[in-house]
Order: sequence, then C-alpha cells, then structure tokens
Amino acid sequence: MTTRDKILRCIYEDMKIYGYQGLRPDKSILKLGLSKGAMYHYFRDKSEIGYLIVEELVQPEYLALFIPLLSYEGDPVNYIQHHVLSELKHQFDENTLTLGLPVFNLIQEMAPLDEGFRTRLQIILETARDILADGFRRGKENGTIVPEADPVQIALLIQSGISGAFTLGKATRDKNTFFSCLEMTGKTLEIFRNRP
Amino acid sequence: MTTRDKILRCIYEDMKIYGYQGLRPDKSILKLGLSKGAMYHYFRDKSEIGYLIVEELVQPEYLALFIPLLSYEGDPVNYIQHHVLSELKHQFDENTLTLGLPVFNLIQEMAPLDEGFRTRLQIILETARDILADGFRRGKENGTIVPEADPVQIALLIQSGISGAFTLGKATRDKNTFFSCLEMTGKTLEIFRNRP
DNA sequence: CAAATTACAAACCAACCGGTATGTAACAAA
DNA sequence: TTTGTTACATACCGGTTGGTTTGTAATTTG
Repeated sequence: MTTRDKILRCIYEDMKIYGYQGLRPDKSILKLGLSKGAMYHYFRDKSEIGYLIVEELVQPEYLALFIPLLSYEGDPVNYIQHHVLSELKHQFDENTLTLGLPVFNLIQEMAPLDEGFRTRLQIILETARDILADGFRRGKENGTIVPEADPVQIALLIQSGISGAFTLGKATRDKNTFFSCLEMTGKTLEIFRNRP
Repeated sequence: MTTRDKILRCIYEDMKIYGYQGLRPDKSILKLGLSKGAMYHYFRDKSEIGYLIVEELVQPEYLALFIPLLSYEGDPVNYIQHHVLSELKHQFDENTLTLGLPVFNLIQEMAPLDEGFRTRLQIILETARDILADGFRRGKENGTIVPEADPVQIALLIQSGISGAFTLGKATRDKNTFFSCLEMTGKTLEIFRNRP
C-alpha cells in the first residue's frame, strides 16, 4: 500500500471514533511513525482528507453491502435478509455497537455543516437506493415481489432500518437491541413477498 | 426566564447545529450579550453544560412525543400514526431536514466518546421505549393489537424508524424522502393492528 | 553525472479553546 | 451601616489546532 493510502486509512480509523470535527489528523498519523509534514505533502488540508476518506473508504465499504444485488436473480427479500442484514450481524464485533456505521455517523455530524460532505454522502445513499430499488423492480418483474410494492420506498425502508439499528444500538450498547432492529426490518420486508 | 436557563437554551441552539464537539459555548452566549464569565458563573465546565442540555432540554422535547400515549385509550397504532408521526410532519420546518433530532445526533456523536452523554441518552431512549411498549401491551389487552405482537420490538421499530427518517432526510435534504420514511413506519405498524 | 523532483522531518506560527483569576457593581442580610 | 453574596465583565493563560516554512535525504529524469 502506498504511503498516501496508509495515511488515509489510518486517519479513517480515528475518524470512526472521534468523528470529523473531533479528529486530529496529525495526531493520528503519529501511529504510522509519520509526521505532519508527510500528511500535508499528500493532502492539501483537513477537509480534503475528509472528502477523500468518504469517497475512497466510506463509500465502497457501505455499497459493498448492496452491489451483489445487481446480479442477484432470486427474491430480493431473500437477498436483504440473508446477505445484507445477516452480513451486518456476521460482521458484528465489539466496535460495531460503539462506533456504528461511518456513513451514517458522518451524515449526522457533517451534513448540516459542510456541503462538500453532504453531497458526497447523499450520493452514497442514492446509489444504494438505486441498487435496492432496481433489485425490487426486477423482483416485481419476475414475480417474487408483490406488484403494488414501491421499489424506491422499500429502498428507503431498508436503509432507514439499518441506520436506526445502529443508532439505537449505539445508545444502548446492547447487542440484542441492535439485532432486534435488524430482524424487524427483515420481517417487515415479508409484506412485499409475493406468495403464489 | 432566568439567565441560567437563557444561557442553556442559547447554547442548545448552537449545539443543534455544530454538535457538542464543534460547539463553542463562549461564542454562543455572545448572542445573549453575556460573557464567558457569566457562563462559568452558572456552570462548572463545558461537559456540565452538555449534560444539563440533555437532561433539561433534549429529554423533555423528545419524550413529549410519546408521553400522551400513557393516557391514550384507543388503538396505539392510531396514536403513533396520528400523533407521533404526523406531529413530526406537522413540526416540519426548514431546519428539520438540515438539523435532525438532537437526541439522535448526540447519540451518534457522543455515545462512543463520553459515558456521561451515553447513559443520559440511553435513559431517554429507554424511557420512550417503555412508554411505547406499555401502550402496545395495553393495546393487546384491549384487543386493538394482535396478540402475537411483541411490544418491546414494536417500540424499537418506531424509534428506529424515526431515527432513520431523520438520517436519510438529513443527507438528501429532501422532504419527500423524510416523509416517505415516516409513512413507511406508519404503514408497517398496520401489521400489528387487530382486524376483528 | 547533474538537475530536478519526491518524500518526508522538524521547527515554527497565529488563531483558538477551555478555563481561571481578578475586579466590581448591585443587592441582600445582619 | 457594614458585610457578604450574587451576577456578571475583563483580562489573562497554557495547551492545542490547522497549517506553513524550511531543510534534506532519496529517488527520478535528462
């Protein structure tokens, strides 16, 4: 990995903990044995670092949850339940509850303060929405999803459910709460399943 | 209003925008024509201010959404739909989308960093959860809610849905997205309605 | 090989931040 | 009346922050 990428990833780790405003980039890269000079050699300023982290790390990490749906042929409800939601459960570790998902954390923190962040984060959510909506549109076509379902609304429901699970989990720091929220989202999707 | 309360409310307004870490308390109270000296006369330090804002302003504001359910006799799904969710729509103004709900913002920002914040915020969510769960438990008793419903899970679903709506709304800054999310939560609750 | 560029380290800097110390006018209590 | 006490304003302080400047070894280029 290039030094540039190492710096970005290292700062990203701290950003997950402290958020963007609480982040101290030069303090972060001390862990790499690098100095502030190295950082400002690769990056113009703190906000450029923030933006690049969103584009290069936050976005692919979040979208990876949904991208396989693009080539998934079966019932999209199955995909969400058995890949997205169970993937979130499977990825679960001690930091999941305390730190949450970076994309949602950054929205909460930075969307009102910085349009550069907000637009980049908006694009992430809209891309995920489009992937999801397309999956459910195809589900309607191949008969696995009820015809009256609105694919865009379902996409919102899924992302909202994931976001909510992390928020409640973060406050309670209770694995049960987190898992329950995800399961409720999964159950809710059953409504849109076409039973022949 | 006392000077103390004026200071707290004034700082709260800025905290809605900048979060806690981005908050500059002495800068905030300049708007009141008061000085840093006044602030440290009434409060020990910044974190005390943060904690008091959560206890005295954030908590009552959020719980006000749910407290009437305690004495609500009808179908709790109706209460959520026609009071909680429509109240959130009714309260909607230009700041709703940009700023979100303080209780959720603070969870995202401060829960991982400060146990003083986290426990106070957790209490708020748990109090709301208990009010909601009690409402749905009573709904089961009086037959408006299906017997197989789990009141605690429904309480999670509602709070998660509200939280998610604000998160997605904040990123997209789109009123439709926000309203759609709230409506999906409302629709989802129909599952638990008992149809005789 | 010489010249230029890259990849950093180190020192420095102005602004800012949370917090303290000090002063003082107004008011209440004894 | 005197003595505290309350309610602030002002000035100050040490540490931190984001960022710049300068220097220099290593690498690349011509």
